[in-house]
Amino acid sequence: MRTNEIPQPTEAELEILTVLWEQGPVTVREVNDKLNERRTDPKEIGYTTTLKLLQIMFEKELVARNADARTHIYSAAIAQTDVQRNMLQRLVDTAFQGSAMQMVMQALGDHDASTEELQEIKALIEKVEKLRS
Amino acid sequence: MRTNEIPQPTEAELEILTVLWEQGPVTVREVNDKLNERRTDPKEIGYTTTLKLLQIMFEKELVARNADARTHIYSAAIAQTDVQRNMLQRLVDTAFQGSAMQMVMQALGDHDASTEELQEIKALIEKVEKLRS
DNA sequence: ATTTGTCTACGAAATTCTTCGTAACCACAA
DNA sequence: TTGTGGTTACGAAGAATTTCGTAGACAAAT
Repeated sequence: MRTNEIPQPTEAELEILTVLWEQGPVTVREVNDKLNERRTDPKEIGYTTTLKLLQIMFEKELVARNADARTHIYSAAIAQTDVQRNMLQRLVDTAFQGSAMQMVMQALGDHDASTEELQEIKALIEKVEKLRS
Repeated sequence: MRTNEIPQPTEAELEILTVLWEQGPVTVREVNDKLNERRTDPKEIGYTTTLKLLQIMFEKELVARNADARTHIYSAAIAQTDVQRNMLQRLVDTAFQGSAMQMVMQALGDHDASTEELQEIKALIEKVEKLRS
């Protein structure tokens, strides 16, 4: 498993990773544009800011890049689910005293789930139960 | 609802809040001791570090304190569930693109739930479903 | 009265994360 | 050749967070 070998992405890094997961391999320019598109804050993120972050993330091996052409192409080097797993674990540990189920209950209580989603969850639970008996 | 009126506790602040939630009203010394007990890191947190953090948190109204005696007594000023709700929301927004259910699915998949917990969740789901029909 | 230990307050250093300015480079068009 | 525009690299400023040293206060013991 060893999900803890993934360096914990910072806030800004996570935003960039999200763009990469959505868009696939892209240029710095494209990342920067997407970042500014989605942002509610009127203040724009400068191009070199995004560039610098990508360079740092490359160092940390959070992203990979193709530097054949003059304009480099970046892509995520870690899977979205791995990061999600990590962050979830972290939240459970820090805020829920290790009780993932308490967190699940809270999430189910706070957020509206569609009927289909509830079905899906029920199906998952039943699958686990069947596996057990 | 207005959970967003709660200032987002930082990492260190959250650790302190956790102690306060567990222990109830305590002195700085007690908070500092608990903090160092649970910590895996051999490096100890200095007493004045904890003190300073509590003072900052008092400013932000994350904690309350009784300063009648020379030795102040601190307690949490925000409910654990409120902070949990906030952090969960934040995680869902940043790491799960707003899909709380995707997060629930991931949590159920990654973590072992006891049979009783699964029952509880199923019961909750069925309650919601019933409410709907 | 003096010492000793513990407490609060607070400034500031240290650390981590984010942002940007500047230089150097290259391709392409005028 | 000489811009013009877009690119990377990189140092360093800025901001947020964490850590600690030091000073001053107080109480209890000697």
